[in-house]
Amino acid sequence: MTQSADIRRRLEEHGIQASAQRLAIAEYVLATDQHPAADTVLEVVAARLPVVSRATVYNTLHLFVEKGLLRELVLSEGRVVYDPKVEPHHHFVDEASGAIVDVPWDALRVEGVPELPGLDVSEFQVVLRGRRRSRRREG
Amino acid sequence: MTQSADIRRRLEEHGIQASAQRLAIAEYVLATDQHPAADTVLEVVAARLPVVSRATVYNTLHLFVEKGLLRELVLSEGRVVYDPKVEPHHHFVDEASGAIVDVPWDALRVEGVPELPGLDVSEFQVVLRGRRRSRRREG
DNA sequence: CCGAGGGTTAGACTTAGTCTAAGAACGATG
DNA sequence: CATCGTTCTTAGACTAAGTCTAACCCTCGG
Repeated sequence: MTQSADIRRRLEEHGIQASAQRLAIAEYVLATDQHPAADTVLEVVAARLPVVSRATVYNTLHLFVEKGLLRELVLSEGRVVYDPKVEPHHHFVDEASGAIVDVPWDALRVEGVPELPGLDVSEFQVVLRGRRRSRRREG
Repeated sequence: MTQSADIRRRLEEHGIQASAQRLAIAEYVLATDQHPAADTVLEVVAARLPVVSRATVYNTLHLFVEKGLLRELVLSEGRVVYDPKVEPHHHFVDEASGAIVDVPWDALRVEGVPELPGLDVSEFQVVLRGRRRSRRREG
């Protein structure tokens, strides 16, 4: 379990005191390439760790967000979702499945943001919607 | 009340049968330059019209969205919000107040969308966050 | 060993939204 | 004008996501 030690170090570097629950949550949510909701995190973590309460999952996710380990996304109706990739990037939402796909920052160019009158923009992203082309099924 | 007749016509053009409740809701939500939540719509409309139920407000908003009179936005935590401006544009969220500001489509240029591999993008927008510079208080 | 400060817990609570079953209004038809 | 079927509206029960609270339990320093 060097991975666990790794994660423990990461937490501590971010000023977060480790605990069994926080480690279990971190192991899942910091490593996934999905964009899980709090709900999902609770399910997944509860399966590993004997008992974790809902309050702890919410507390921990908020803590991770506050400490910059995680980013909170609200892309579609009623779904708050967590993204371990904290560096800037864009998001594509598949309308069929609801799946969220990361789009690398450099894949798009956005011009004109600094020129917006009256707005001090601290961050932005492009949110795209559509269908994922199925690339399977034809070699 | 030529405005009311106007709105009635707009509803009918979109295949929506008019009713007192729908007119009252439309009069507010199609004319505002804010981005009200369902909640707010209920409050505002209830103040004018003797009695409107929550179910009707939700039904009507969904109907308007379906018929293309309104667009649903989910920009920040737990807030589904309605925008009568249905043509493409971007959005700025003021972090201090939560206010949503429309950013005209032409104010920004986004390049690279058609080239995204594996994604059929049907729509997109830039979502910006930051502070609104206060332009008042100095003439 | 003790106490203080975090961390965790179950469960009550809140809020946004949906569902349901019943009633009211509408509009075509005789 | 009466009737009937369809559409619209309603109150209130229900659900789902998230927050709050008060008690409990670790752990670490003294």
